[in-house]
Amino acid sequence: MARRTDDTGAAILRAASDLLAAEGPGALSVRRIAAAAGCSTMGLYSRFGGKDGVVDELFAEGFEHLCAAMQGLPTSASALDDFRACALQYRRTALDFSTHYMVMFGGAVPGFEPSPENHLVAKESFELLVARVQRCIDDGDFVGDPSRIAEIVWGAMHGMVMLELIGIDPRGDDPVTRYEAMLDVLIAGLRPGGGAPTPAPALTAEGTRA
Amino acid sequence: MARRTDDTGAAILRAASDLLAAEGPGALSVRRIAAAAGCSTMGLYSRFGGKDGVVDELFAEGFEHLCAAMQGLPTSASALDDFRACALQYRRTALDFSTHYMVMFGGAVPGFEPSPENHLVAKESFELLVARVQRCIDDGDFVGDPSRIAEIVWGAMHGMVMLELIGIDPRGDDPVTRYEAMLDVLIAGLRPGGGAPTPAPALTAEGTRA
DNA sequence: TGCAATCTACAACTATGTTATAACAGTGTC
DNA sequence: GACACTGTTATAACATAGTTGTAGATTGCA
Repeated sequence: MARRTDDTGAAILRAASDLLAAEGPGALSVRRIAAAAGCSTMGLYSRFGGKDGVVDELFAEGFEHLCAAMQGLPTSASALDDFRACALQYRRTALDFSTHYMVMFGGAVPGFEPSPENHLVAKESFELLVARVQRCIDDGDFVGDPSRIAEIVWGAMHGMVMLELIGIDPRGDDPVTRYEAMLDVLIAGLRPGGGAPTPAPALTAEGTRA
Repeated sequence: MARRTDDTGAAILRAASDLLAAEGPGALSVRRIAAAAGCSTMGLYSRFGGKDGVVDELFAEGFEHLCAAMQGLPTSASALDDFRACALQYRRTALDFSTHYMVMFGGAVPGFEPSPENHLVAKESFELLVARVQRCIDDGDFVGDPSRIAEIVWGAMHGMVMLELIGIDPRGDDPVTRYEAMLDVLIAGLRPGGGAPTPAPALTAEGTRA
């Protein structure tokens, strides 16, 4: 999380993270962060170049939470069980750090664009998902290209989490049930037998299904 | 789109919509909207109560675009083809009105919360999707509860569109291919034969081995 | 016409991100 | 030790944001 910075820099990041978690993205103002960190606003500019620099660190912090949560899961004998647990953990973590998540994906900070460096951090967490998918393919649970499948799963998980965070719930029932139902559909659709050969033309063209 | 308002009110909404489409949510300031509409900032407050009131109208406008696009599709003999076309049209419209879409779902306007009235507008467009799903169920393409399936499909579509709008693309290939691959997986997973029994989250790892 | 309500424009208020400006602390060189 | 250089700090200022007063103009109605 904390890149190489001094104590004040660490205090700024901690203050920003606390503010974000406690009061949401709206509380993330340069003055409030500086006041909470016990320094002047300039301390923020000299170290992080401005508000976006701090937000960029929070962006990375959020992905590190996501990675840690998914990596912290135990590995069982069933790749599919582990995949399911991973997907559920994704939702759990996104909700536990919902304010971070909204900064990462929800555009909660108006002009913010993640730095290329932290774009790589995001890709890292994606690779964790790819690895879980690969295990399912190896075990014969899924068929298709792992990164393509991971993309689809990620998109579906993300969409479901976003709908939940925004508060869109046409049926008004348990979000966990809804989320697990989605996982059921995905898993069923990715199965070798009844599943689609993912996109037949595209994937075979790339030679992904060996 | 325009609720019952006078000419100035209509000019304000048009100016706001144009600003949003042309320069994004960042350009949506009370002063700029008022200037573009040729009135004072107070004209905005007296009619819409503030910036959020105008944004609320843009929110509804976006959903009306979405509804119109999905309703404008022809009905063919195949419910599944129509469902697919509807899903593709969802993506197409979200991208065509990407700035509106980011206001609707992306939290592009910091403090904005849609009014309860416009929450219903959102639900209306959801019902369109439910109807398409219902046809697929009637034709035997899908099995499960229509609104639950529609929720899942909506979440997946939304997530995929958001990833595309944000610019997340780990594989770096064609977004349409990716989107269609996701549809393939969903459709396969919803099929009566290999699909999951959506309403009950009963399907676990035991039954998935093909 | 007279009255009350509403709308309008202008300015002011608070808060935002950012940028000068000037004082201070450290670092190396002569 | 004196000097220039570099970076940090705090204060203040700037531009812009949403919103709110205030007083004049307009409108609707009796």
